[in-house]
Amino acid sequence: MAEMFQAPKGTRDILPPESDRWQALVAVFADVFGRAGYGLVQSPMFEDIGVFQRLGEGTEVVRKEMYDFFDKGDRHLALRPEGTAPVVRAFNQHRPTVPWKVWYLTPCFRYEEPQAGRFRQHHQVGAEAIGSADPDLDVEVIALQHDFYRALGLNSLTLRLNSMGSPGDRQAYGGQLAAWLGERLGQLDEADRANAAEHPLRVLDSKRERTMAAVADAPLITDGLSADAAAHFERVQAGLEALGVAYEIDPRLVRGLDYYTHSTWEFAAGALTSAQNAVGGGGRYDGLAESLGGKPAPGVGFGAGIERILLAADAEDALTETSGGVDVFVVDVTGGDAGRDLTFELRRNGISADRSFDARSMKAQMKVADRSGARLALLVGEDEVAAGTVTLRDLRSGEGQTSVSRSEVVAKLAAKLAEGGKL
RNA sequence: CGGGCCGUAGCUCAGUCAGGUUAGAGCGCCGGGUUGUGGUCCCGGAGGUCGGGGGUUCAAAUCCCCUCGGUCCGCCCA
Repeated sequence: MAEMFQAPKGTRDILPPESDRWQALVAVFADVFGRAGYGLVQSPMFEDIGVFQRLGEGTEVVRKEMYDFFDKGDRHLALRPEGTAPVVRAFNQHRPTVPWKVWYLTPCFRYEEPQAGRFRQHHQVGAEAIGSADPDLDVEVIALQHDFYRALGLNSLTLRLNSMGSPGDRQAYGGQLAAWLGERLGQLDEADRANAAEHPLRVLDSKRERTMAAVADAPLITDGLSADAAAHFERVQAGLEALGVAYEIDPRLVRGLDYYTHSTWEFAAGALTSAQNAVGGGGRYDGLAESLGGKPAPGVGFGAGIERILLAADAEDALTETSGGVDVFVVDVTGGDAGRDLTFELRRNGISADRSFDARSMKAQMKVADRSGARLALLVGEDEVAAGTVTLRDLRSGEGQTSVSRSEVVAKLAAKLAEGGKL
């Protein structure tokens, strides 16, 4: 036998019935954002690697986790590690009218070691609003993301919010913090010392006890915001409060992407005990369009990981109702003609229907009908063909069968299903 | 990239520590009991290069080495 292949390391197949939950999740997302005026954006799965490199060399995802390759034309490309940069690139390229409000569903690729809730290919839904610096857009995006989780039935989420200030604020604070840390290197956990000069903000977010103690009284970025940045931050908080979105300010919240300015936030699932409990995060990125070669354009958005959301949903026992399966199952023991024709007659009249194949026995076909989850079975045998009828059986109650004229099947079934729908 | 645990039937696992007859169970699947009727029950059946390679041995699922994969932690993130 030939070598059998399996999905590459860190990737997985999503099969029914699990995929039913994906469909349901995406449908909720599309509904929440569609009703808020966000349109779907589909951009390529790969980009010139420069699109991602401009996210900043300090970004771990860019520095060492990129899935890059050269194509036959010697172009250096990379599979998208995150969702925002390609959308901003598309914005620069097409110059749509602003604010440009879009949502997306996309796989993301990162070359790292898989573990709980972490894959080499994972999937994100996300939204971006580009072309306006209005803090009310920060509020809108955060509140919609919050409403999306609520619509899924997730209740254990917490929202951490921070402000990175204006680009100038961030830079000044970074220098100040690096200097502060530099004087206390010996007090930090060894593993955090390397970051003190290059990525001082990361040190603040360390979970190592020694470091946490050492930085307890470190200067906080929120204490040194410029007047404009402070006003922006306050407006965002007021908006969230007005809309009933609970949050907590966390001046130590640092997110992996270096391009954030002003608002940054992260939703974490309290129900998840694993290390990877962030189910979505985002921020404002007022300098990103320009660093990607476009005209300056402020923007704000977030990405949310589908795999993580589903893990959180499992932990909370949410998103359990999915609508797989068909309403009607056709059982034909006359050789298959009736099964073929009747099944398509139903389908073409808007009734979901399936059948069995391989001319199996009635008993076998009934077992398949049962497993299919169909509410009703239509039985066709020699007697029915001779009489020009089909036998209708209710698989839920299992009681009684009725004979229906072949010509009235569609109408009767439609009525029967509508009746059942009320229950 | 550093570390722990685990790979036996489609799935969940026993058997591995103390190597030894045709490698087991439950669930699922297929068939029969009911020559046209599912979900319960009964009977039967199919299905495994014991992740892969190498080594030790008269003999390896079992011991040793390598490798691939899974899983979890650090790190990082969704």
